[in-house]
Amino acid sequence: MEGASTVVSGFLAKLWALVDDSSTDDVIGWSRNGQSFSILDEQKFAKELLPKYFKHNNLSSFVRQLNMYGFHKVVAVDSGVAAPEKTMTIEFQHSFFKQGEPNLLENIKRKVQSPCFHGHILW
Amino acid sequence: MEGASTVVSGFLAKLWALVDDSSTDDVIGWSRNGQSFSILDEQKFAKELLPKYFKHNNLSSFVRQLNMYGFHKVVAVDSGVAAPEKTMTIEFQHSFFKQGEPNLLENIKRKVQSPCFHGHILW
Amino acid sequence: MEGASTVVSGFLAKLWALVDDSSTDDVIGWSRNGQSFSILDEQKFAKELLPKYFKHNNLSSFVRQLNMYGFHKVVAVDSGVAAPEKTMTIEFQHSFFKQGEPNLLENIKRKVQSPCFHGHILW
DNA sequence: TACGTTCTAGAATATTCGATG
DNA sequence: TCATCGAATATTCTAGAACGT
Repeated sequence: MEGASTVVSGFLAKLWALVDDSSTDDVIGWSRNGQSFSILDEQKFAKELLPKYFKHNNLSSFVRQLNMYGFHKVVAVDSGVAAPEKTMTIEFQHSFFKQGEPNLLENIKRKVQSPCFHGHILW
Repeated sequence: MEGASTVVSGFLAKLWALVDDSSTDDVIGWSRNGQSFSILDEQKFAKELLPKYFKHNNLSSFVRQLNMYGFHKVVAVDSGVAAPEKTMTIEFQHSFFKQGEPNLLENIKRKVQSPCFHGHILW
Repeated sequence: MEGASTVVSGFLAKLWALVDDSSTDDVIGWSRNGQSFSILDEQKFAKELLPKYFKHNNLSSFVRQLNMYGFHKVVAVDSGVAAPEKTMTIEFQHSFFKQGEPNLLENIKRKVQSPCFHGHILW
């Protein structure tokens, strides 16, 4: 029995598996002492890794899901003009997504699509 | 402990890193006992340092941001003598930008884009 | 006499140059008899071509601009079969963006930031 | 209903250029 | 002259909306 299991929704379970799999640490893995995760090779991640877990190979769809679940991008201080040879990494964080603590995952909730009204009248 | 972190906007975090980095003190650094900062080598600053942090290499764009965040230029008292060969240094100051006190940074707010009306009614 | 010149905004001029440059037709170029344009190699386009024209290398920023200028994605009719090795191309279209007619570009207007009020009163 | 994927838009900051006092 | 500001576009991060399962 490993970390994220049955109770967690599909996306979160796959995200955890993706990040926690040490065999793909050159593409995506934990960072900042396990407090966030980083995509190190954006292109390889989108085209090779994503389709193994999801029905697409678009980074934008992956990011849309991250935002739906309350993750936030971590901005790098030294991100100026794209240094030609510098590997631009993408980093995301969620207060309940931490290395070694899959039990926290159940606190992460997907945002609900805002209905027209929450009160008496509902279209 | 790393100075400017999450809550602060991109510009302020980068500005702090730029000024506080002692390895570039010949170009930009703290001045007046840490109450302001000075650009000592304008050319090197604009063309070499700026693009490492921002998506441009123009001093004017950097100054525009400083003004947006409420910084003010410190006018050189400048002995009346016109020293033609004097190294022109540029100095800026903000009451919440002080050496050793990165915690003050969160008090610095970016000016909002001019509101809808400039006349009588103003929201 | 060259295609997109002074009157057109920066993005449109660069977009035209990007699409109309036949030396990069393996990455981006005209399609559908010049009625739209296609990105054939997404990764090469983002990381190699974009930074030569813009201050970034993100496809998402490029797409945001396209939408700001009223371009629409052309959805692939795409035979239902999921061809694993098929080169996914990205296609966009605008009624005033046509091969051989740079004079139409001046009709393309950037969307303005949403005004203060959307209801009854609108200035 | 809830979730997933896609296309487009909102909102805040960033960059540029020119105006203002 | 010069420090600051207004305004337009550009870039980034997140969200809305439509559709499908």
